[in-house]
Amino acid sequence: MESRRATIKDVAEAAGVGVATVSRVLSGGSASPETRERVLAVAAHLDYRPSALGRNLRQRRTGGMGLFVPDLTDTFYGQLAEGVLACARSAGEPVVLGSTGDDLEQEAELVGMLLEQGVDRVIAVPSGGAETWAPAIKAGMTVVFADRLPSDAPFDVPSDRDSVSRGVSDLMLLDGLPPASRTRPLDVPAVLADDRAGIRTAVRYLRGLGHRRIAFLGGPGHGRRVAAFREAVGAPVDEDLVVFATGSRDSAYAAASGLFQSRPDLTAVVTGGNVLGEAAVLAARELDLRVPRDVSLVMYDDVPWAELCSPPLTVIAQPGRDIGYRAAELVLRAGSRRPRSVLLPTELIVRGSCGPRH
Amino acid sequence: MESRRATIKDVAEAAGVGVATVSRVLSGGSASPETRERVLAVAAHLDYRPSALGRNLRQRRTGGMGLFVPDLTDTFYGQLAEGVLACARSAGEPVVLGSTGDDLEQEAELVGMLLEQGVDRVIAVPSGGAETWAPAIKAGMTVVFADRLPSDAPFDVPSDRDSVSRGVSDLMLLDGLPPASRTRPLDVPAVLADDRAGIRTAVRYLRGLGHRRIAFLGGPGHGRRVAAFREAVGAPVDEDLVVFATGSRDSAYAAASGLFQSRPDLTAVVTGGNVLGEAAVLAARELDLRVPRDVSLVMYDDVPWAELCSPPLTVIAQPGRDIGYRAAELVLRAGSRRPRSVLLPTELIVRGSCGPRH
DNA sequence: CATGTGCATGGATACGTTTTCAAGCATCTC
DNA sequence: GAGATGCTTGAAAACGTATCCATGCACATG
Repeated sequence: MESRRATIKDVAEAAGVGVATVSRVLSGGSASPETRERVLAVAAHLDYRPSALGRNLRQRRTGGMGLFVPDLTDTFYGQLAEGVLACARSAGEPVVLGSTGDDLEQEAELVGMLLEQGVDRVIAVPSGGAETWAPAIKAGMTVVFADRLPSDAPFDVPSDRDSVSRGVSDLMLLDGLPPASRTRPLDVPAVLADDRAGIRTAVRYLRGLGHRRIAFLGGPGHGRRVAAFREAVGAPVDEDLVVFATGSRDSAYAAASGLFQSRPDLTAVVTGGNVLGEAAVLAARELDLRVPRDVSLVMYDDVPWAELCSPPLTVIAQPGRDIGYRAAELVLRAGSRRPRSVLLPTELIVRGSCGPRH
Repeated sequence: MESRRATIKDVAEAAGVGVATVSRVLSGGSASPETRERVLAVAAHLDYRPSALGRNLRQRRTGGMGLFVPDLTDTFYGQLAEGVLACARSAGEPVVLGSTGDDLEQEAELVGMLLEQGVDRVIAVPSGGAETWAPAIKAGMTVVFADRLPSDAPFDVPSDRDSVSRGVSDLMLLDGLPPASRTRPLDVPAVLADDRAGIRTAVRYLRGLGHRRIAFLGGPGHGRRVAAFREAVGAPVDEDLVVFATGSRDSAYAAASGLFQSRPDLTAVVTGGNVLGEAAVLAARELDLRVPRDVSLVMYDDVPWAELCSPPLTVIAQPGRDIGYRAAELVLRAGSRRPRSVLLPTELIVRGSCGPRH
């Protein structure tokens, strides 16, 4: 019962036509109605499925796309991945997944693997910079960045409240921006959340509550967010209040705990991602800091459990699923249309983790 | 600058040898030391990377493996996926990802896609039953189930406290079990957590706190867990206390809320997964039920945010990452060794969401 | 010296598909 | 009726690799 799958040749023979005809019929080419019907019937009868291997070899490219995220344990990237998968499924394309762990070498290795596999499209939450991605692009890959830009890109992608899309259908075209914003060394389209507006809104909100010593807790890839934070709080920035962790939960906790201990005078914290938000809540609890009485907290990313905390966390929501979906759309459309970057709106969701300064 | 990638032919020419020799050198076949060195040097110089397309076509199979999970937004499946990716990376194999949404049709469709892609190995958290997986297996795929068995499998996979591995390195071989447990219609290896022991421990714990009316909140794929629950509470089971939701968060919330409202006399709840745990916390809060004063809660899955809740959630931890890693190991080793199923230990982590009955 | 053994080597083939090309045929146009 | 035009069709050539097989060579054995 171990019969190998039927090939196009089998179908051709059984239908009494040439393989070329079968190929044409199946890929929508022209054929006489009767031939078409016969081929279709035979194919169905033999349960024939064209082999992607053969096709890919012939056209020198695998369909499908790569997807690189730093960590699937981070709910936000789970949302992003779901978005990518949704779009890919509707296009019938496979997605090969890679988890970079925010590590340059792993990322480079994964790029190599895609190249080897003939996958020439990738949507990536980049960890490395030009040194990782320039080779990939030179090798002919279509790259779309999601959620972040490479670490060595300038962080000055501007956001203008009026030009940011309000719905999923509108979008802001980075291409229309002043030249300064196009100095990115890599000319790669990106799908980003409007970090600048999100951070600015959060900082203003905290300011409005009377907070003056506001800290920022960042992680890998939060360059644009920390830049926005600096801009929002205005000079001079108290550099002790801007701390960074690596991607791990341990490091995040250490950074949060260290921050609280070294600067007990801070009254509010903005975290650049949900893992850092989690760490901040944990560290605050451990140090007997009450939220929001002793310290106010705004977390980047709206995740389901933000509402479960007590108090529920005030967050800057970014549309993770949409980011993924749009990125997949871009990477699929590349070639036909010159893809353009997209900036999606963020939203400050006020729950209970912020209070007036005491 | 748009030169296409070097092929084996280019390498052969540049090295002054035949393509067969190059192929042998690169795949570890025999060759004279000097030839080998020359070929290697030329290959490195040309930045040659063997095309997986050509190789796959030749050997009529794509390397790599498929990975099907119900929902990447569920942290547990994120952990599982990370485990699979870790193993796959160390083997240098690509992973193509599919999100089934606990939907049979999507799952079947994804299987079809893998088949088409020539991916003949898949590790799946199955949604469908034999009707989905029998065809895949007959088509020659190597399947390994993770976290669950197909819905129409008998739920009697036994667990014996003594035979369950205590560490990651030990494992229980289902093959050594009495025939009754091998009536599974599909002879497919699986990597599971010891749901029965986990649920039993939780129920006993709640019993010890004085709880008598304990409810179970289940979702898709929780068949083995609910069976274990029934067994643990013993006959007669109050059927109103066993409720199910579909995979969505809305459905989970509705089920939890409905449960609390229809049976205000219940004093404890065990949820079959973290999404349901989240829903239970939310619903309880909405109904002004205090945890653990009014209702005790044990959630399946230890996720980072379980500790963030107040009170922190008492959970049944299962090693998501290990499950994924082991499953990937099994699917990679299949063929060389007849793979056997694995049962990994669970652990009741007592935090603050359970209290004595009032 | 003749024969056998072992190894390194390269030519040729096959994997399953798409696409090009020319041929066959019917219909239309002048 | 001859030529042009359009459509359908199948043979054949790639795509890049792994592997079978035959060849040639060096060396050991008789």
